Amino acid sequence: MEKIAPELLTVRKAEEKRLPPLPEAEKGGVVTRLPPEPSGYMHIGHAMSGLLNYLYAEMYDGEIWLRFEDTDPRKVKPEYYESFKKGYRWLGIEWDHEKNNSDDMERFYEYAEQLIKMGKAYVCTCPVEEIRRLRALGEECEHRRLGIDENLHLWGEMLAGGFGEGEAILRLVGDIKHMNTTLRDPALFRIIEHPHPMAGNRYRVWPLYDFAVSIEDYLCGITHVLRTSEFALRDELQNYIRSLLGMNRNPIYIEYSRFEFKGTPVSKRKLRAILETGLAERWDDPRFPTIEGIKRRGILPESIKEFTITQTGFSYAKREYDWSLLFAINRRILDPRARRLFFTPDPVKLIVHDAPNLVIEAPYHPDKKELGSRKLTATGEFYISGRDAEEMKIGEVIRLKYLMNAKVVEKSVEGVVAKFSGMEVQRDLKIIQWVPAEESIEVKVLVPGPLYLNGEINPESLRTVTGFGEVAIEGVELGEIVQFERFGFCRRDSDSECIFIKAHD
RNA sequence: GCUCCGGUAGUCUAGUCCGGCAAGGAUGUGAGCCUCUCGAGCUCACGACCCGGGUUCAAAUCCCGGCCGGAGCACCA
Repeated sequence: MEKIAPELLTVRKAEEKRLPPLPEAEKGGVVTRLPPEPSGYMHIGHAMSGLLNYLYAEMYDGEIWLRFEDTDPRKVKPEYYESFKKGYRWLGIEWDHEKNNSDDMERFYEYAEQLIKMGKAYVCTCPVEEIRRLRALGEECEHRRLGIDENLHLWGEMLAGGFGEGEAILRLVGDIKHMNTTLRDPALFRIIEHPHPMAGNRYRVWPLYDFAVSIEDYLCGITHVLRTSEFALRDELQNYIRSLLGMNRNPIYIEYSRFEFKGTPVSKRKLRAILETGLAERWDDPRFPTIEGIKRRGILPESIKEFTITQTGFSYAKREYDWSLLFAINRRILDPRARRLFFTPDPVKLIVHDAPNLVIEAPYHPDKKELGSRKLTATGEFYISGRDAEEMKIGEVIRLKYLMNAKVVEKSVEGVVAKFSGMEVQRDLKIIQWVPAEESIEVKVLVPGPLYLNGEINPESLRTVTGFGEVAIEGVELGEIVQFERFGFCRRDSDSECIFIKAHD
């Protein structure tokens, strides 16, 4: 088959699942957006959602915006803006336009004034608790009846600094008894006295999410919004705000439940809890779902993309992906690219008597010759993995890969002693990896596991495996992913030392 | 508590709107082939429509009830 019609084999893969068509979408008429809040590091959930928006824009020859939802000056930080930009770029997402919601403050103020003049917004000076209580009850407060002129005046006061933080907000005249509680006169603007990383100290009255988003989605001409379902209830509010402002075009909303992975919470709170216990030190820890974390671990952006396309759906049901689903894709993509190297974890000495001194040339990949080869010298003293040593039986003949056969004659705490037993490759011999004793280097591999097990923090989420490796390992570049044979795919994580992180088997 | 929304193999997903498949795919697990890796590839096998009623010749699909799960109920996004 491979020889007669190799194209058939590849065709089958190309037929894999594709993204379903977008409702009401036309070629060239689709505009989507990446709407990160720069209040934390980008993680895999953002990546998958971003990919969906990007892939659809691409599928329909449309456009995509990168728009930072940065209207809470107290939460946003410059490093987080960067985290998202870097993350999107890493994924291969190219955006056509970029802006920050905080760029449009003057415009937000204009629309606010417009609403006030229409009698559709009012300044409320009730204490927060009172507002909450009344909203829950579905009852209006006295401020709702203020006249337009009075509201205009109070709004001016808000902008001018006549009110302190928490003393006044601008509210929408919604429907105080609406079943969808987001419509019960939601706050549109609040006062925050805190410098903004992008806008500095210029503003103290900041719009809230729904107001900013409704306007920005219109201004950007967004046609389709793909987002997680916690926003589902806001569609109605956002459409309503636009209708009041004469913006008669709403995006199509497609919502789905969060993308979660087993044992790996995405929430800042839970991740920070792990950092606080000291179990992890940085946000780019390879056990973390942050983009920097999974990148360090050796997950390729192509894998995340393929995973998003093939394993995902627009389901509202709670889901928890098993990491093995992603790993399988990553492994398949890595397999033809990764160099094979010998690494012997928990090493044990192996002495082979009567072994000839040899220099052999071993290919870096069984099929891909273009990946080259390296030379290994053998004298008769080796290190092999502790596990292989343990499994050996006296009298058994084993094959040192690419080298020779050896018959086990003795096992002790010192190691294994064997006798040279021929050069030919024989079927049915156990093949093991080895490292020349005189030419071995120390290798350390960090093996990430689940952060949480059965809802509890897993104290052993990161194991360290040490052993000896062949000298060629020193030549592995920082960031390169190789396969330590019969151990797994590992990414070099340190330039100066041979420290690796295991991605998966 | 209130309001929405969901439940297809261990996991993810297609099918549900417009009833009629042996309920498809992926991953996982087991077996075999291939291979100088326990990787990749190939073959086979295992495994699911939450429960109970109803409508119908026929229900994963439509209706009702229950159970379980998720989201929202901010001067966060």
